[in-house]
Amino acid sequence: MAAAVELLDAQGLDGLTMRRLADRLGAGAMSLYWHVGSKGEVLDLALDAVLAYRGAPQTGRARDWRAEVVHMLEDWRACMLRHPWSASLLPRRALGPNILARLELLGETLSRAGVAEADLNAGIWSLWNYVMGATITRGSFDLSDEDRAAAQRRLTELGQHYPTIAGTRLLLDDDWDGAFRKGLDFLLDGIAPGR
Amino acid sequence: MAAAVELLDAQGLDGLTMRRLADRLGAGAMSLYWHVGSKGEVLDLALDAVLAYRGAPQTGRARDWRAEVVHMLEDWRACMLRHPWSASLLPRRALGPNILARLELLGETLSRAGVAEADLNAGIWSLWNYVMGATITRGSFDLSDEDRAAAQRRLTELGQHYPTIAGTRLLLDDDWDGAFRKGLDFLLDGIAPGR
DNA sequence: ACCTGAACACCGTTCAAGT
DNA sequence: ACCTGAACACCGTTCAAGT
Repeated sequence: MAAAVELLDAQGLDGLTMRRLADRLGAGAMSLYWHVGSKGEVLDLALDAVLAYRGAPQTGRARDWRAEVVHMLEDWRACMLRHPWSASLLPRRALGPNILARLELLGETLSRAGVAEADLNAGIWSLWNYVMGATITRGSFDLSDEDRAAAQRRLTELGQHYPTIAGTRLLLDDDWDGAFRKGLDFLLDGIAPGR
Repeated sequence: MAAAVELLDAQGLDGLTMRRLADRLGAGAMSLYWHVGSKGEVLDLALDAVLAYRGAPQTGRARDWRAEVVHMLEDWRACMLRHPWSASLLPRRALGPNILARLELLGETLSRAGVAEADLNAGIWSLWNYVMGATITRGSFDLSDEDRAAAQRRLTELGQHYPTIAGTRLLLDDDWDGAFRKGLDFLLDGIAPGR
């Protein structure tokens, strides 16, 4: 079930209609509504199915907490970018077991790293927020070369109104992976200073 | 125009249909398509209209850079929470002048604070990502008391699978404003350490 | 118990036709 | 130049009816 759903979603979020999904499953027109209450439920199932985490690769030596967190969050982001519809879906849907497992791992690792009990929830949520924001933004900002050209045009024409971001070429920066890692390091530095 | 749009949106994102908007404007059925190319354009206009920034209040003494950034970002978040549809819209739409002005202020202030040129874009984007993620999450997680009750039930039943986040009561934490500020401080600590 | 097709109440958008 | 209404090609969901 969830497998077929995922296949369909691979061609876009708005591309998933109940009729089309039924077709894809070979089943008749509206038989889906026997197994599932609404379209939202289908989305919840598909979302959690995509976010299973196999864990960090086991090396001989013990991994430090930071590598553990970075690995899991980069994998989280990669999972969502592999299924672009998932990023815009995650913040507004039910939290399935795979998502909760990731949050648990995050909390457990931060706790082990010595983050104070009182800072734990704030730490978890700030990482969640960062990953969600980064992934949603990434998923929707690299649409076409046309957009890139438009941004370029805009930047030059905007030079006097927005000198700083024109100077840093903010809208042209396309090292998304590097920027994600860099910002993640900023945040981790703040959450567990000096570790 | 944008004013009337905003009024309509106050009753939900899916509540804005072209037909309903036309009605609200007194205008006839489909006259909108003369002034605007598509529904997407309406959304772009409404979004930027909502995000005008009046700037930090002028006090006698100079504000430090950190207060400036925090004020602008808290205001940004507040603007989006005041118009709940905007949070889910911002990451995927065109950047209007008001949005660019906020990014410019962000870059200018961070630069003034001594953030290295090479870190500037990463700093701006990481703050953007954090604010977007936090606001989208906030806007979609406080739906009803029923949800809260469900989360509670879930938590207790989940205690053994997810001990850490069950222990910190992650899903019950409702000090959204405090958590936002705390995570923002983490991030700013990392971006401009020791300042 | 499980599936089906027609039907309902909507959408965004187009387009010939009006003033 | 600006507006209009009917029409097109869709949606999610319901529901009586089938096996």
